[in-house]
Amino acid sequence: MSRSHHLPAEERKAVTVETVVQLAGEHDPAEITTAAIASRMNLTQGALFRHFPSKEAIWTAVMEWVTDRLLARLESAASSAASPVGELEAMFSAHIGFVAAHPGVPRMMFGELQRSADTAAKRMVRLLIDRYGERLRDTIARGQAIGEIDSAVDSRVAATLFIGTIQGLVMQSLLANDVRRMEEDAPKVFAIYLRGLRGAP
Amino acid sequence: MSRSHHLPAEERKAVTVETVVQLAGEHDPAEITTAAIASRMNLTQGALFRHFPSKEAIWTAVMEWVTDRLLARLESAASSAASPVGELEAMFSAHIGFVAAHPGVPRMMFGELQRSADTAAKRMVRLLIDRYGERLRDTIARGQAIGEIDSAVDSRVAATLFIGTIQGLVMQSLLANDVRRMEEDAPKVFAIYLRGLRGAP
DNA sequence: AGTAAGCTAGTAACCAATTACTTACTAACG
DNA sequence: CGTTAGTAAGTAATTGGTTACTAGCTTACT
Repeated sequence: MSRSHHLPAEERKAVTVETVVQLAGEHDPAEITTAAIASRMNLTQGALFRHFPSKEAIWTAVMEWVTDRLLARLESAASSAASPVGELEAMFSAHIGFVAAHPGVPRMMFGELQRSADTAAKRMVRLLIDRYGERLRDTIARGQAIGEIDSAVDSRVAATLFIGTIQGLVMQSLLANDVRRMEEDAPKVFAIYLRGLRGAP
Repeated sequence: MSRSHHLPAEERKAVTVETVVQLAGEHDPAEITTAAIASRMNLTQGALFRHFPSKEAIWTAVMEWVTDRLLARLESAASSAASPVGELEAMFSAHIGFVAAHPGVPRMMFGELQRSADTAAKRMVRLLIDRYGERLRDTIARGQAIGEIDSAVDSRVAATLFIGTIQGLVMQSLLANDVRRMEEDAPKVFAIYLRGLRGAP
């Protein structure tokens, strides 16, 4: 098997995306150069441009990969839950698991959102979070309809808090460079969040 | 008054820091060049290096500014509160207000934490968050002692969630480019958080 | 043989930092 | 009280290093 040399275009693209995701888990995404990507793939820097017209196109492909994978994983987790609150818990856990498996993902998303230029990659991140938030609002509203969640809660705000809660955990793991603690803390954090939604019994 | 030209060293340093904070509110901190800083100050690029030995030193000074201002503001807010829960609410509101007044601050902090190099600026951000977390844990513990907060809650996790909650709001405002909505949502978000801490009556 | 993929060796743009020179302020002295 | 020497601050131009991207040639697969 000639793993490294002379891959067909589609495979080379896929390997490139996975390499970038991997590198983003180790370094600041802003510091990931095309040379670094190529080097990790045992390839020369120029060869990358056979498959992508620009570096920007690489980032776009990576964000597409992230969007597809994350949303699929969330949907899959939600579908095997029995109730709205169960859905929230499943999505929370799935999201944390995804981030733990790919620590570069939040770094890339944070980094991309900082950019002032309105790149395709940035628009993709925006769309992802929009869709995510809408999905959460829907679940929360269903929870309110059946009385699992206090109907006085603003579902948009509750969705914001859901995502923010995860971002806080991620940020702490980034600070401490300790993914395991994030996974340990996640259930406790979710428990507090959920109690905030339920309201007084 | 010769506002622009020939300022004494200390004033020039202060102006530089404020300029960077301002620029960070408009662009990705990673894209802020020494030329851009100087240009905004009506100064040539090289002149900056009369006052700072390196660009890194500029970032260190900026982070020092942020640390001092933010912690002072939090402490001041907390001191005028009547109870632990009141302290939390005051700190939450003060933090949101600070970020709304200086939108560049969270961008810089996110950006600095991404860096792989162990810079002085990064260490300063780490220290700030550590001190902040400790301060929160202390307040939460006092709240538990007097029964304002459920004693089953893990104070470290609750402190993480407090900071994460703010980060989530900030991230959303960064996404939507809408600081006002963040300030409107903040009290609602805090209400959910607080209910999560109180426990069943 | 022909094409898809990769390599070598560039180039232009950009950026932090430095150097040599100039201008503005300050204080000491005649 | 004004001249002047010394210093602090700023300018213009340049340097070394890095980066995304490209052109022309070579290698591997069908």
